[in-house]
Amino acid sequence: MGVARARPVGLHFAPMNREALLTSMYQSMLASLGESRWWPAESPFEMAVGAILTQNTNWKNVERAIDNLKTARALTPEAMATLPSDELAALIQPSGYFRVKAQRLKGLVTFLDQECDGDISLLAERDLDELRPMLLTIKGIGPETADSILLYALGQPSFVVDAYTRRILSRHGLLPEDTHYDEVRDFFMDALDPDPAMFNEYHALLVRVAKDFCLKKAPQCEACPLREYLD
DNA sequence: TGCCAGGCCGGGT
DNA sequence: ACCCGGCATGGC
Repeated sequence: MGVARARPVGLHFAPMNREALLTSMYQSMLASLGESRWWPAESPFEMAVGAILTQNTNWKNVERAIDNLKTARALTPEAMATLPSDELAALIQPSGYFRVKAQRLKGLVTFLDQECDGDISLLAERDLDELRPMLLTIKGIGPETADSILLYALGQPSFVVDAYTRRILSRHGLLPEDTHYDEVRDFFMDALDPDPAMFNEYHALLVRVAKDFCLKKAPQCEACPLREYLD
């Protein structure tokens, strides 16, 4: 399958299975970068809102939008359900795509109202394999947003894949650049224990590595925690 | 000054 | 199945 198309990793790591390799990469990143304080939010609902607002958008802009929502006391399912769409859009304006994102937030709170009486934390009781398809039926919630909500808001062991993850894996010859979302997700989830805290930290570390080492004008590969894992 | 950022949808081929 | 335009702001 897609995973089988992965080129073998460099000779140095040829004897390692995927679990050993991914675990080793994780330990290397953690050892040199330390734990991340990733995606701080005051509530699971705020996390879910942030997951939608950050779609293709700089987190800095999202923080402004979240601040606006807090100031307007609109960062609750009830308030957000009541607020007219254009007023909601005005509050989240700094996050970009504000009209579509206002609709997406409306879709989220409608879903929460139907499924758990507006209490998103109740969803954590349900099974991941049941929950994920449900979230994906919400218009504006695709695979990455769904996994972000599952992992960060609900503490479910759903590995989050983003552009950085895909870039790093392909750069290191582990998967082709154009690998589909679910295949990349399976690449991690088939190999690693379903540990939400570890999935959380793993994703955070990959993003930090991408930003701090790979995406520099002059990429700092010599200092990169993953330098040993290059082909 | 353009190009990009922790995507997703809808329509066309 | 793949490709593309649209959605929009603030930072560098």
